[in-house]
Order: sequence, then C-alpha cells, then structure tokens
Amino acid sequence: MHEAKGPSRRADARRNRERLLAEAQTTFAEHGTRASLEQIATRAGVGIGTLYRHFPTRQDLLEALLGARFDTLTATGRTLLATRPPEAALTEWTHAFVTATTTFRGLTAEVARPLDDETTRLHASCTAMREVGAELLRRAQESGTVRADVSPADFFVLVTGVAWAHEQCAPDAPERVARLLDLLFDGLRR
Amino acid sequence: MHEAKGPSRRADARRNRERLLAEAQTTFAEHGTRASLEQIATRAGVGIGTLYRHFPTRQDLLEALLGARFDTLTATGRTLLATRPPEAALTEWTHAFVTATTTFRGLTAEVARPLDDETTRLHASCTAMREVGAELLRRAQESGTVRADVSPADFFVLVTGVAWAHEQCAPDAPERVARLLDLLFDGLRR
DNA sequence: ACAAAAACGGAGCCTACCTCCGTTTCCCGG
DNA sequence: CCGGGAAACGGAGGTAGGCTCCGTTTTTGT
Repeated sequence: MHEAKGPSRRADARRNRERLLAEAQTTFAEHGTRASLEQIATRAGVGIGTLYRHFPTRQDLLEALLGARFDTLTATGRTLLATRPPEAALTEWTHAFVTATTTFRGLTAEVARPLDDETTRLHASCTAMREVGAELLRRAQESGTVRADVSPADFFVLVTGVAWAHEQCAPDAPERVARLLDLLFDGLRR
Repeated sequence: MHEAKGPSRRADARRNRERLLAEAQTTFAEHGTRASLEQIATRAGVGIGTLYRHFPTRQDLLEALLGARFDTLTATGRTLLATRPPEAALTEWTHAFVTATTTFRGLTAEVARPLDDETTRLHASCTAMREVGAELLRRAQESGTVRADVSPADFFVLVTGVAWAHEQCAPDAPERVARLLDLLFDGLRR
C-alpha cells in the first residue's frame, strides 16, 4: 500500500536508498530525530548530495521510515480486530502503538504532526492507521467496556501524550507505560 | 525564594539582564524555545556576547524564565490548598499548570526535563512546585475523591503528557484541554 | 578625577544545512 | 562487446546560527 515506486530506477540508486534508510533508522535511534544528516550519509557510504537527492528534506527521510511503521500498525490492528475480544484488542493495539512511537527521541512529535496536517505525504498511511484505531475503539465502546463519549481524536491525543511523556521521563522504565495506560483505560472504561 | 542574587552587580549589568529576560520571554512565545538567540540579543539592544555572559547556554536562559513560573505555580498551589476543597483545589491547580506550561511551543519539554534530572539548576524550584502538587494530590486522595494508588510521579507524567499533546495538536482549542483533563480525572477518581 | 574592575560587543571560528554542477556509473541499442 | 546518452554520484562551497575570545567602554570607589 506504500512503496508503489515503479522499478524505473537505476540499480545503484535503489541500493543507496536502502542503505540510507537503514543507517537513518539506526542513527535516529541513537541520537534522536535531529541527528546529523551528514553523519547518516557518511555511515551509509554515500555523499551528502546523494542523501539530499533521495530525501530532499529531513521530513522526507523521517516520513519514509514512519510510513512503514504506520502500515505495520494498521496490519496489526486488522489482525487484532479479527482475532481478539474488543477490549483486549484495543489495549493490546495501544501498547503496540506506544512502543512503535517510542523507538527514538523526537519520533512522537513527528507522529503527532500528520494527525492534523493534511498536506503531509504521510497523511494517507496515517489516516489508514487511525481508522483501524478508531474501529478498535468503536468496537470496545459497542461492547460496553469503554465509555461512549470519547472521540477517536481525543483518544489519540491522550495516547500520544502518554507515549511522549514516557519517551521524555523514563526511557528505561518499561513497566511505567503499562501502569500509565492502565490508569488511562480506567478513565475510559464506563 | 528565587532571585537570591546579591546586589553586587553593576547597574548596567542588571538592566541588561532584565531586558534580555523580557525579550526572551516574548521571542520564545512567538517562535518557540528554539528561537534565534542572536535575535533576542538584538531585540534587547545588546551584543550577542552580553547575552552569553549572562546566560551561558540556552538552557540557562530558559531556566531563568521557568524558575519564575514554577515559583508562581507553587504560590498558587499554596493558596488553593488553604482556600478550596480538596478535589477542586487539585483540578484547578492542574489547569493552571497546563496553562503555564503551554505558553510557548517547546516549553513542555523543558518542564519535563528537571522532573527527573537532579543536576538541573531548576531542580530546587521544580521540587518545591512538585511538593505542592503532591500535597494537593494527597489531600484529594485522603478526602476519598481520588484513588489512592496513583503516585505523584505518575500524576505529573500524565498531566505533562496532556499538556504536551495539547501544545502539539490544538494550540487553538481551549475547550479541548478541559475535556482531556476531565477524562483523565475520571480515571483518577475512585 | 583617576585607576581598577566589571561589563560590553562583535569579529571570527565552528558545525550543520543545503545547492549546484563537473564527474562517474549504469544500461540499452547496435 | 562497445559506445553514447541519461541517470546518479559526490563534495566543494555558500548560508545561518551557536558560541568564544579579547580589545574597548562604562561604572564605581576613593
């Protein structure tokens, strides 16, 4: 659903693109989303010009990485929708969401942007992900375990807030996320 | 409790420090915490060297502004503690906290740092503020309106998360904060 | 009014971002 | 296998902001 690029590119170009993405992934994980692009290029063994030809802005690079994550979350959500009871599906998916958006510092902020900004190239895959999340929420509400007056938008804002807070304050306290999400879901339950 | 600086400074130095703080305040409000320091110096009518002598790092400048905010929140908390019933005091203070930490983009992240980092110069006034917040929470728990198994730390993380989310997604939706905090407090109530 | 101390200011260095264009690599038709 | 044109490469260099260093100016005490 992503990656619809025609195979019209030269072999070296495709190879370099992959290496850049791989190095960007690890470098962002180490230094956060503001890591030096020159360093990413060097690590990938290409010139800075090549990086900028493939990804004209930092956003473009981040978006290429994020798109994959969103698509994965969408797929996970569909699976949970089909195999798990409403409430468990929602809580499990939320945990996956927080985990996916906490892999490197600054990512949460990037995830938050396309939630509201329709001009982003990410908007499509982000919307797909949101829809699955909204569906999971709706089912939990219909089954009566989650209060009905919570909008999908508010739900995402709250969960993203928890993800951000966790990213900031306790990168090394895995049990805290669980506790905070529990607290949050207690508020959401009717 | 802050501002304990002896009057041992030269008159022009004190004047410039005040002008820098004032311009930093408005410039950060306009452009977020990453605004150009050169611009702040220019607006204040001093050289960049002067800015750096007074505030060796961006953090130092931010901290000078934040210290005042923390102290204000501490005072507000003490007043509420003395004049309002437990639950109202807590919710009102929380609203004040979110408002104070949302006046310019990026501030929330700066507020979050000293929560855990003891090496910050801010830690003292931040701790004082936290203590008042914790006391407000404790009273609400004793009065039976808030569940007892919520730690002050978790409480701050959640509230800061909401503040951040609001700062990101809806700088122009004042009623949303209220709604999100209501949701949060529903989870906190027993 | 004078000298020492305090404070000022901006030139200049550094780092990271990003563009531009001469050079190299690929790939296809012959 | 080869040659030429298109595609892609790479890094020099211009720009902007962060921060330092030191010669000059201002204040202050006597």
